[in-house]
Amino acid sequence: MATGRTHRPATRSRGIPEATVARLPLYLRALTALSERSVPTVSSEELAAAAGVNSAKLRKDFSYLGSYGTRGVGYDVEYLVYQISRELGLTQDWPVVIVGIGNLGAALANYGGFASRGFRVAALIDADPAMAGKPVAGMPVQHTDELEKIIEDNGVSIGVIATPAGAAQQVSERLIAAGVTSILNFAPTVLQVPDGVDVRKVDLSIELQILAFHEQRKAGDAEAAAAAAASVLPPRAAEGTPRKGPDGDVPAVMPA
Amino acid sequence: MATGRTHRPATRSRGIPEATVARLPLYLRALTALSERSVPTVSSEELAAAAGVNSAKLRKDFSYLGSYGTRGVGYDVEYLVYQISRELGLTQDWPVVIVGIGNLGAALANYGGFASRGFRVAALIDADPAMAGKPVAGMPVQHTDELEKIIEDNGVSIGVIATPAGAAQQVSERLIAAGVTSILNFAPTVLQVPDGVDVRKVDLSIELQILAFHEQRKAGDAEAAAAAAASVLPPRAAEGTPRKGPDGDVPAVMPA
DNA sequence: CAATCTTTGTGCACGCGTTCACAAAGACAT
DNA sequence: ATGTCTTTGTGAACGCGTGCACAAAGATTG
Repeated sequence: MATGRTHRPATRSRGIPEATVARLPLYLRALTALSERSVPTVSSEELAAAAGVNSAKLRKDFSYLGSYGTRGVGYDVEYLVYQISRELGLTQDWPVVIVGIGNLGAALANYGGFASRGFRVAALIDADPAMAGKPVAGMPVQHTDELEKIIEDNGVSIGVIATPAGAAQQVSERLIAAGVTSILNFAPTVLQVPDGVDVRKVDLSIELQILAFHEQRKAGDAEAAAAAAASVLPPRAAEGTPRKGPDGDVPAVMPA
Repeated sequence: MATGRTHRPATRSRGIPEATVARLPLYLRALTALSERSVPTVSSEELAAAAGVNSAKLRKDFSYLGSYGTRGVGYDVEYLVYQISRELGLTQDWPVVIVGIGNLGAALANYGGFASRGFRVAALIDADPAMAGKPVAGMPVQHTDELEKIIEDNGVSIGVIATPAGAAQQVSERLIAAGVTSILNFAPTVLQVPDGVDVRKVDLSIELQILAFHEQRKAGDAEAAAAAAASVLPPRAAEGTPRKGPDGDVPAVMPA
């Protein structure tokens, strides 16, 4: 047993570990696909395979939601779809604004995955006056000046930032001041926000860099050993000249 | 966030925990900003604040790379930029192909963050014959028929999938067969890939759903208690009518 | 009704990641 | 040199997440 339950966990929430919450949308997608094929029930084993996770993990995840399965049978697909949707808050309508209608912002506005799950794009906002009124995804772009009014009028609590990095912090502050409490940030910057505001970030370049790391490891396995030996021993910083790399230099490093 | 799929007893090879690797690009970005302002050295405290992490975590992360700091002073910015770049494999050139030039694919092609860090877009590929030859981001789109040739000729090992969900699995198989060993997947599907291939996924709708969950929790705190009581006791599955959600149905899950 | 079979729900152990707290290392002043 | 001050690097404790393995629950069959 152990686990000094003496004090409430910092996250006072009644349950559902963060890792589980992050997987619920995955299960939901797999279940939706089954639902469309009119599959009535599914076992943890099958569903886990479809979602790309371990079946024990899936069962444990579901156990946090309640006992929705039937032993010897599995889970009722429709019922589970509803339960997960409800748990995620997808049974209600979430108006969303997208700020920064560049290439990415336009792609997001056209993204079907938003509208299809309870998310409704309430407005597209851009700082460029030339964009104002221009239709994107069948919706006129509005100027940043309108930001506060749009958010208040529509009761928007979720904002998507797709601006250049330099504008992101300021945009987030305006969003928050106007009432937004959750932000999905695509700009390559660390947003500074007050407590109570949730921020999730999606950084395309970071994902690629992580892939590059593993790719490099795969590629140079024998040579990596040599390179590692060379890098672990001699290099001393803050001594003479730091010595930039001997190989191709790495100059400009600017995100979009 | 994106998660690699393969669960090897992995990350074993003497080094650098996965969680640390995922943060290195973050540090690199903060350091690059400092470098541009010609800041010579930085303490773990300052850098941690800029990267949005705990300073102890940052120091431990760096300790996996080696002892690159100077006690009483901090870290040499330029030197650290180089060390992290090298560790991530960014000192070499990584040709990348983007498959699926819809709204999202086009946005990615125009994304500055790729080209600026050792990643070079070698080709844009789309299945639509009407797209062939059409310039996107100053580069002609090529037809899927050319996929294998492009990958082999350019020595591409990293592929980006921005196709509709239905096409993603097949595209990944062709990419892998042609020699790609790392995939960044934007399509809302679980890719089935052989061992040795790394997959990271970026799913816009999943991130929003996670935000909605927390948003719901914030919004209904008092009512959540009532709702929880109602959901923990009575609901029995596999009994009456499962009751789909009261909201609109959730149909196809198609990106761009 | 009893026996058997299937699949859930979970106790338990383990490993990774995070955080604290501090000794050691070096810079800097006197 | 010696002492003081700053900041790193890390040992150790802790908590979360994962996966195994199995008992309990229910379906199903004879």
